[in-house]
Amino acid sequence: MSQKPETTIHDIAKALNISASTVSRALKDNPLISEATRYKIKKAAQEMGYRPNILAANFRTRRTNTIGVIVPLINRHFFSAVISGIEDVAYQQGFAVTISQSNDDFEKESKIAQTLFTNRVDGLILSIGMNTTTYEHLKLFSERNIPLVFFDRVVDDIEAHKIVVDDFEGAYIATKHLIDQGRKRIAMIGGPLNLKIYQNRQEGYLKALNDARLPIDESAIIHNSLTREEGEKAVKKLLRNKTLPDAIFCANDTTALSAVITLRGKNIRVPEDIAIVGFSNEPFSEVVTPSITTIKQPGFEMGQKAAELIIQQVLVKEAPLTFETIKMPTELIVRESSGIKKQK
Amino acid sequence: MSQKPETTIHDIAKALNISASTVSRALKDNPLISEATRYKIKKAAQEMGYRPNILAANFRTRRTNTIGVIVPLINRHFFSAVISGIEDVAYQQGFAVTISQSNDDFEKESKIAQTLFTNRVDGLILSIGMNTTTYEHLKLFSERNIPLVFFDRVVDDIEAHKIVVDDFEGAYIATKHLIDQGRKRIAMIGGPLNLKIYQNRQEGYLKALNDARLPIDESAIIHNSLTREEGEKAVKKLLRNKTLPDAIFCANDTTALSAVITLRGKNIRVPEDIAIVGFSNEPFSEVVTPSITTIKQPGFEMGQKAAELIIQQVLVKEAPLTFETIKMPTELIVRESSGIKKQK
DNA sequence: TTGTATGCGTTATCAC
DNA sequence: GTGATAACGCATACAA
Repeated sequence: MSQKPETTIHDIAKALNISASTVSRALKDNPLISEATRYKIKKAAQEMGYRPNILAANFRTRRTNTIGVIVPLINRHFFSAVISGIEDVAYQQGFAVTISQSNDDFEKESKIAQTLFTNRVDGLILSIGMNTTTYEHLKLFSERNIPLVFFDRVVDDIEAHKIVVDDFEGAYIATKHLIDQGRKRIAMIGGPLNLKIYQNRQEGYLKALNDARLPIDESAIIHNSLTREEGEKAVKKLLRNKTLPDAIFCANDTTALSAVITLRGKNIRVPEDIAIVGFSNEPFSEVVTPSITTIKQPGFEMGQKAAELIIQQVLVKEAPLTFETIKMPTELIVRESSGIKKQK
Repeated sequence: MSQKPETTIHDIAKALNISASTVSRALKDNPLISEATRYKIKKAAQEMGYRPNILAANFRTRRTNTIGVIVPLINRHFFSAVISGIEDVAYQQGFAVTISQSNDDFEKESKIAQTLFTNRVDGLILSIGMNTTTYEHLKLFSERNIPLVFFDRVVDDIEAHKIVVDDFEGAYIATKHLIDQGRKRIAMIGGPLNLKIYQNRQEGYLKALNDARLPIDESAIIHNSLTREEGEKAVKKLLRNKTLPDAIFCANDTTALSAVITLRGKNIRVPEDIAIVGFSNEPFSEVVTPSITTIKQPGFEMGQKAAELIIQQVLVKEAPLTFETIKMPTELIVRESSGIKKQK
């Protein structure tokens, strides 16, 4: 197979009897170049099938016009919504996006960060893994002044823009909703407390109980990694407590689903016996029976915002004076799993 | 912020009083270099905090060690499983992966292809969009001998390795399963016939009916883009037919879900009145009530295979003599939605 | 407004 | 085994 050789700016320059730098400038719409020359050059470029060698340009400018994204799992509706938001903005601004998933595995997250760094992404947007407690792998970026934007699962100790939902408020309204439905013994299945979001969700939960002067039962608060299996275990554990809960606030929809299924398997009625509320509005929560009441997070908008912030930093090339933490609003989606309590 | 300057191979060379080329070779484990020199160089590189400038290397070698992936939607379990499989293999082989989603929008798919091409991915793995009927945007790649691997939604007219599931067989066993359950009037909700996979699924369906000597009712076969909304419309249309179906074979799980929900809303019992079978084994099909019988596709393995094939081509740098189409096996997952028909 | 000259960091070719 | 040198294609400082 014979590769036709690529046309370069030099070829165009030669063909038009001008200098390569003029060609370079014209193609980049540098205002110094006269309208006439620019037109002539662009026309020739078109005709000669010129395609810029982005590798050369990247090398020269030390930039890649690429944004790296690390998420725990692309397969969560929330995360893929965020990714769509990021892509939406990035593509419009001429940036490519490289997405990787950590699978909540610290080793993999670390390796991905290395790879993205080595591949010279211009900026990194990430939501850290469940088990991530050290941040050495992100030092690389700050050392080289490569902008970082966190979303959802953010890191307190690192200065950067952060996009979160108001987890505290979300958990508060979720719990309050259960209280308003007449629930008194509201258990909680929470995530690991090394992640701020799960701290905040727990605090929202506790605050709602306090505000309603409901007692807090430590044995009814369980922390785990919020998988289907862990959720099931947690529910079974709650059922072994001397006093049964009449509601469970789950820090994500996955465990809320576990709860619904596990309880169904034990012939405990949802919501009549135990009400369930989840968090994130994953698509399955709408279609499972009973459908799950949950907290909606504006993933797409969060992704857009994250992309805007990172691109802004990439273009300015300077660390911003102050870093913002943007809190996006949450919304309670009431469905079947949190109906009124059965009167005995 | 002061950037400490990057160490280059020249710095190492100077420090050790040897030539840059030797350094380059040693770091690349070129066997020409003596063990002693190699060791010395690697040690120095380590100490001096050397990080290869991959941009320079890419430029020089005209390669990026990056594989592009285009999927319609990352948010489908099947596609994200494929992506995970691709990442699994690619990372092990030292390739980065750039993922983009076309949203089944031809314009976007085309633009993404351009971008990936411009960014010089070494190979492209893709599943084309629902509405993609021309392939000009892929010509770029073949012209430059950039390897292409298709999966799932493949293109017949382009020579390339292709990874598919046995859609014909999957549809056949799905339909046969319905027949075995006593169903006689089996409708079908299919995808656009410009995509081979939907042709094959339809043929599998038709063959199963034929083999069972069941009549084929053209009015009970509907084609659309397989979204939730389209699925709902299709079901409603089927219900307006003079003879009602007693089962529906859906070409994906999304429309199977539509069917379950729409029928539930009309108080038509699934599976007692109408049985449903889907395709793909999306996670929600397990948790919806009734749970949906479906065809499982080995997404992760397909991704692995696709990555292997593309990397192989990238490394060999030559178009293979023959292109294979690999058919992965499907599996019927029987759940509630296809139970035995209610005896009248 | 355009041209000249130079260098980015690496790899490849050739010589020793 | 190792070194000298050129070249990849582009962008930019400086000159004109």
